[in-house]
Amino acid sequence: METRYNPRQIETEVQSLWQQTNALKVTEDPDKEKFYCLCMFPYPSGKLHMGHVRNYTIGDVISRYQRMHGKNVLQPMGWDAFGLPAENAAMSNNVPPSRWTLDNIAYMKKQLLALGFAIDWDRELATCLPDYYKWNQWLFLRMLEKGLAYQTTGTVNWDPIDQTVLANEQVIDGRGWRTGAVVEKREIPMYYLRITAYADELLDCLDKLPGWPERVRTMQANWIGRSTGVEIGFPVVGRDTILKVFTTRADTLMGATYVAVAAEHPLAKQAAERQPALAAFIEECRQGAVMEADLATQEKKGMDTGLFVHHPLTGEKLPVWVANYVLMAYGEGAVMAVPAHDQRDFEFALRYKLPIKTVIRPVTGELLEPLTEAWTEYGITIHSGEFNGLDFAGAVEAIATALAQKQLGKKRTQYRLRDWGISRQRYWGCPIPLIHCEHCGVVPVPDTQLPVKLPEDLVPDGSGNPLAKNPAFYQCTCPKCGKPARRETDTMDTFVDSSWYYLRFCNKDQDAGMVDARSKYWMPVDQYIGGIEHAILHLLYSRFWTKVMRDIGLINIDEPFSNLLTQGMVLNEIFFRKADTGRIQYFNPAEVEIKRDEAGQRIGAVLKADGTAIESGGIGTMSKSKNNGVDPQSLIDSYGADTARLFMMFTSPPEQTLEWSDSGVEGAYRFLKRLWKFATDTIDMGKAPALDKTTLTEEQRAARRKIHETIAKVDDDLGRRFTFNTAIAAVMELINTLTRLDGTSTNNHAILHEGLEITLLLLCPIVPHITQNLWQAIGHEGLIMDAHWPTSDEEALKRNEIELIIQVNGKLRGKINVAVDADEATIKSLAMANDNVVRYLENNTVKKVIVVPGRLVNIVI
RNA sequence: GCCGGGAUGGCGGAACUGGUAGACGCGCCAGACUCAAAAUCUGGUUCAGGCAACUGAGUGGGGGUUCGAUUCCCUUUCCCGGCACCA
Repeated sequence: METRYNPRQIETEVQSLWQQTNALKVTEDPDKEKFYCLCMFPYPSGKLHMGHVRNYTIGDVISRYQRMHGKNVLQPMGWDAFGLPAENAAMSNNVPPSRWTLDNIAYMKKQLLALGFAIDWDRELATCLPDYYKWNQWLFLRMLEKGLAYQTTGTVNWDPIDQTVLANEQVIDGRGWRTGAVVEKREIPMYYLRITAYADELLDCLDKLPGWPERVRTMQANWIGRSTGVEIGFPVVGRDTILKVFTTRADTLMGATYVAVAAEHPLAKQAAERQPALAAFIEECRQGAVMEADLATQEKKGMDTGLFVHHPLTGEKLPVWVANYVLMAYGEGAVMAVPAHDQRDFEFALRYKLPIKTVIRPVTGELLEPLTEAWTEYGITIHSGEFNGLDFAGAVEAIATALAQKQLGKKRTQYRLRDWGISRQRYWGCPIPLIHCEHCGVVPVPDTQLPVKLPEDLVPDGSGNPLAKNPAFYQCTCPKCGKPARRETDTMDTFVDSSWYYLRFCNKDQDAGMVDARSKYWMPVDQYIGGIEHAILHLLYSRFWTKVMRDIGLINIDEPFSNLLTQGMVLNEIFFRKADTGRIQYFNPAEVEIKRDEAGQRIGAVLKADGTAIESGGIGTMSKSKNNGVDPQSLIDSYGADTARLFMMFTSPPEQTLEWSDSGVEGAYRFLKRLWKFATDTIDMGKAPALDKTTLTEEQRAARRKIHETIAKVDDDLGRRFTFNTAIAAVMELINTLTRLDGTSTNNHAILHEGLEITLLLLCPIVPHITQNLWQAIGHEGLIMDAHWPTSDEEALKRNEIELIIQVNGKLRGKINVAVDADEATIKSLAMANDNVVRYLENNTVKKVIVVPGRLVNIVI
């Protein structure tokens, strides 16, 4: 038997064995229980990063575990291949995005193969290929027919110098990333998908997803943000219009002292026509990006429009202000302001000296006036005339009724969720299949002309969409009237591509339809695994898209993902340098050297190449844009795939964030070497004898108990808890126990052999190469992945004695061994007789004794 | 700003249902092997006091519930993810 562990040779051999035996090919088998295990597919950014390795190792462990439990397991892989980075790479390298993307795919596929994932590569797909994105276009047209897709205007970031739309990521501190120009908001026509039509179902179905983490369901529920409240009309003074607002706090209506509208609100625009100062303020509000985080943290500013509205119940005149904290996208783009009971209104009122009127008091006690901050809790109405003395629900009901009588209000449900804008003024995406005809208007491309193919040889230059400058693409004829027309040059959001790829894996070779009967066999996905950063958008869009496909009759499921595992991010330090132009250049941690003082305290960081100082931007998710990824290739090259896999699984549990550090890899490698030595030592002892259960020593019984406890522990950790780190720790403990047995007796030899065989089976999902190799070495034919998962022997698990903890007043004071079936009285008297315990009981009376069976005795004095 | 999550030895983490805090690993210390080093093996390793038995403190900070709290409740600080055009 080879004495040295040689991962490179073993891994190559085992991988070619899988290939020769076609072990990873999966077909639909109605007689077998299916298990669809899916990891979020990667964006082909260039090479794998640690997040990918973590994600796909988790998926592979689960897939192989389920396969060993007899399931027909599908684990596919594909490429989320459209997107912005390809355009950026194209600009800097002068290579078309398609070339760059396909090269990256080829390289990353090699890396995935080297890691030994049990993927059925026959099902590989890439979203940038026409046979995939054709069906984006096809379904978009179906949604258009059903009124689920529509056109309206949307607000985008506009770079006034490059004359181009910017992604949020391309806006840095309110300025364009390439030009440094202050970004403006601009309204442009866009296509939307009516996800709000499914808001109730998307919310209600969250309760039917017990296999999803609670936190993800909570985040989605809050994102959808269903609230019930009252829509209130404020008649505009001197005009025949009503200003509508929505509020969840109608109980505070009598405390409204002004009304605030968003800068984009029609009333603000009208008022600005005769007031240059107001027009200038509205223009100022147009400066800056559209991101909500920016809007919500900016300084609260406003200006009086000079207009007034009547309070709908009292008729009192209230001023109308334009305020930058009111979002046009939520509700009506206008709010009634109640400074006493809303913190933002309170701050705004203080700043602009607007009145503050308290109309709610706590159920018990009084508010101390003047207020130093808004009191936002529910309470009892005061200073509210006929509505005084009501609780929250009573006040809302009474006020809503009063408003309804005047036809100035009604109860209504409001969602925070907005429709999904899918238009992108970008080249590297799926073309929206529409044609603009002077005579016929917007005309859908007929199904027979799909796909609308994206030209693959363009190189963007940063100033607008290259498709819009490419006559070969946009010149076309109208399908209705046959006259010359212009093709839509916007492409689709890449979230469209990723909203249904899991369906296409089931039947990717089907060219007559988007899906076929095979998706009925595989769907829904039994286990979906991906980064927590996708908890809202991608997962919500996929759920929506699934429901649309169901309603079109393509599939018969309500939800795409039965169980969800959200892995934490892999984080690493970010290093950067800011150029004089304000442009930020990021450096990979591998290029950086940390400087320390004599005590080992960190004092700074320099670039290895030239020794110049470099700034740290803290730690953040490993990303292409921050250039802080660690290349897993070096890990694979020096230690092999099994070490890389073991290390990733052992370092931290999957749902937690993982801060990268190079230490620990050696430990994983050392463990595999110990496993190798344990196996070769056991094999060298020769053929294993049969175990004689009648003559076992206490030590041998303990060793066998450890073996069979470990089976149960690892089964639970891999299959239910997904705590791969504790599963590995349990196997390490087992090997520690077994290697302390010396093999000279027949029974010890038998136990070592049994322990080795079970160790290999338990570790097989995590380190499939070394376990396959050793499986054959101990005399088995064929694939360990097709061997059945071991079951623990009840007989071996039995114990005669257990250890109990003795506490005095909750503090540990001793330990006793008792028979498993000892009664409470026996346990109590043994506990009280314990030497150390007796010292504490002297001169004290025992108040009570708590016995927790199987665990402890607590004596209270 | 809003929504969600997190914080445990020198480090990564364990403690699953309120019941022994620190499993397992890294690092470090000591020893064995070696001419020496690497590798490997053995032992030790939360902090403070003590020769030891043992005692005290201890799970970001403050408070509470409980016989008993890393775990539940309130509050606070810091860190991470998301915020609709990064994917």
